[in-house]
Amino acid sequence: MARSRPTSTDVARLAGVSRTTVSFVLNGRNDMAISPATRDRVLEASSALGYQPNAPASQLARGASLTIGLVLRQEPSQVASDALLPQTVQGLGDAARGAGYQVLVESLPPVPGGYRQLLHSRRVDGLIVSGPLADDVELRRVLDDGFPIVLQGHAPTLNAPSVDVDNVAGAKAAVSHLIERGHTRIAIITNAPLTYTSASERLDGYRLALQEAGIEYDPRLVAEGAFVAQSGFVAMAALLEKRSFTAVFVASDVLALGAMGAVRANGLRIPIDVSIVGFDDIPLAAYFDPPLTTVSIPAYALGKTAGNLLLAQIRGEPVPQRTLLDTELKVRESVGTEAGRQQPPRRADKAASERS
Amino acid sequence: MARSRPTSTDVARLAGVSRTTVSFVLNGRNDMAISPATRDRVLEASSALGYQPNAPASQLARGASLTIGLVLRQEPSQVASDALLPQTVQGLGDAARGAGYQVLVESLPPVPGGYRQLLHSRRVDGLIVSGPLADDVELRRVLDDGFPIVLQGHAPTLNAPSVDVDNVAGAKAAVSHLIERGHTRIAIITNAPLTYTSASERLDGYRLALQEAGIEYDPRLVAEGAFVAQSGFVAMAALLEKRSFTAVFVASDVLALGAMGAVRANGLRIPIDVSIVGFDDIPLAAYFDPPLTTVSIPAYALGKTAGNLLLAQIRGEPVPQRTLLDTELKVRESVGTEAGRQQPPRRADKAASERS
DNA sequence: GCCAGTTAGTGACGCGAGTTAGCTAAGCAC
DNA sequence: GTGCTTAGCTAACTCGCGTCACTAACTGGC
Repeated sequence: MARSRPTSTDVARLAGVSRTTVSFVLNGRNDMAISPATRDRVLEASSALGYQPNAPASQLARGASLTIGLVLRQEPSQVASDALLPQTVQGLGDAARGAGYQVLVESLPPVPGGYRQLLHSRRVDGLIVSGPLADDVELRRVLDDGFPIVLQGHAPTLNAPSVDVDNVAGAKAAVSHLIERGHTRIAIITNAPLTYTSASERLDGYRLALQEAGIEYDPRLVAEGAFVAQSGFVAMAALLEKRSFTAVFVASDVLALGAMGAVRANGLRIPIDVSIVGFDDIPLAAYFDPPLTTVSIPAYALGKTAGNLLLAQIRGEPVPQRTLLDTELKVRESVGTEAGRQQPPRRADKAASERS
Repeated sequence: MARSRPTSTDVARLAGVSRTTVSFVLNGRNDMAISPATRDRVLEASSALGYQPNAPASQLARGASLTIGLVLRQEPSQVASDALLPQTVQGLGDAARGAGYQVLVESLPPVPGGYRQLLHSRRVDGLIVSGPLADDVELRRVLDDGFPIVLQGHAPTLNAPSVDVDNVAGAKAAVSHLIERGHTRIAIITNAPLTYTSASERLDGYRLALQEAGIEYDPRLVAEGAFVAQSGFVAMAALLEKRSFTAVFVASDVLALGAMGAVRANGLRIPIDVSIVGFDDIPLAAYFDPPLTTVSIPAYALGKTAGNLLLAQIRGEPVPQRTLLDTELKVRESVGTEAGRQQPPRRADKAASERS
């Protein structure tokens, strides 16, 4: 039966020492002198019994749970279509494990008191909050209480360390790429409603690129998407009715796939009739038809960095208020030169080698 | 400061009762008589102080952690391309939350002693093991110890309750669909090496469908894939060299997208020259070009069911040894009639309405 | 032979809850 | 008024571990 596991007392008895000694040995404290001989006896006894310290007991005694929480503050449908989530979770997990921590996942607690409960009950020592809402009263309170928290994604009104991808720079790079290829009428489909900072930041990057190139910003070329592929389809369909652009920056690969469907449904070709750049570089993006040129997000690093920052904060170390990770433009085949529109299609990589 | 939270003693003092009474009230024990008046006083004091019971302490006292663990027993690259994972986690989370439990995620602990530690340290009350390996000694030991465990995915040699999708029936439905549309030379690309039960089961379903239709099984039409899109591309490319089939069952949508790329790269059209059926119905499948006909997996239900079974097991209730969830064939546009190969393309749904 | 200084180790308390056994006062029968 | 029940509550123990303060033994210097 697994019902009664050995305790440190059992180990002590078997090794013929006190429980205190066992604790010292097992926690590797070097401020307390232990002779190698007894050390070995304890270790031996411990493994002979298959001893595993009781976690709740040690958590209670130390006053720390060695656990960090990941709060997914999104709608279920958003989470479901978040193709990068597994990678992020893995990065977080690795960071945690490296420090002897574990990860508790709380997906959108509908209960009022959601996180507070986690924190106040000392179930977790700190929290990563993904997709924070700017108007989150709950979150603000927890922050005021001084709990270690790291935001994944940015919330300008919230005074907490955050880790995010450089949305502005990424979007700017994407749009600049289109401009370099000769496009001037460039539309944008946002990844989410503009109340989401990632969406508004990517829009900012878009405007910045235009501005730098001296292209005027035209609000009619902006369409709002929302997380899922379908919204990309709808947005693109709406945009196509105006039909006065040669390229679109779709600020999410998932939506980009939907958008590509809309392009085809209108009998147009990519990249001949319309060029597309995505954002995220989800694992499947390279296999879209055509392979999607997109802005790559370091999803694993995002999780790992967030985890490390949180751990540092828990240790009481100072932590930068805002950490931005770099994106990388992955040039594939969904972008053509504006000049190429009259000509027969050719592979983007050929076009790429002609430039530069 | 968050450093000193109120304890039950504080609540007791404020309410003018003993700590014991507080405990009784807060845990809603009706075997102990408490007058409504003191009950209210306690409740009031508790919320006035914003009291949250200390989780480790109560875990220690009860001997239960109210936490279940999710072990991801896969390679990082597999996890990353598991597009259904978020949904599964969400289902699991909902099941857990409903019973006052939390979910701890442990992604592939490379440490020997991986799960045992979790269980033996009483950090979790039970485990969901996703993608179990049949030869997992560790797992077998934990099972022998009598710990509550539910396998997600099947491992015939392991004596533990499992939850899985009906891979055989799903695959059979997919292939039968191709057969109904007139195809007789049907290839298969597996979702994983055949040592994985899900892969071999889907292959079984394929063979079953062929057998039922009196079509002979041809091993040369079987290609092995492995989790990621690239492997689908490679497998399809290899298959195309033999070029003696009109349809392919790709046992994973992710690989199917890669496979579709290979088809196009060979100058062939889908579904005119080759029909494709996938498996999984990932959120993006409906937006492939053409929209992918595929076998839909109830990912959310998978997580939720696994969670509920585990909780039942923890409560000591009897649990079925094997639970299979139904799949559903989603007919979209990647399958054409064999007869249609000579004719101009037509939409699959039109073709569908002609039949039946 | 005495004190100081180390080395090796232990006893006992505390963490914050759950829980059992028992106590007190009130109510009731007779 | 005594005995018995019951409602209402509490004292005290328990869970298993971390840790501080303290002791015992063993150097070594002079």
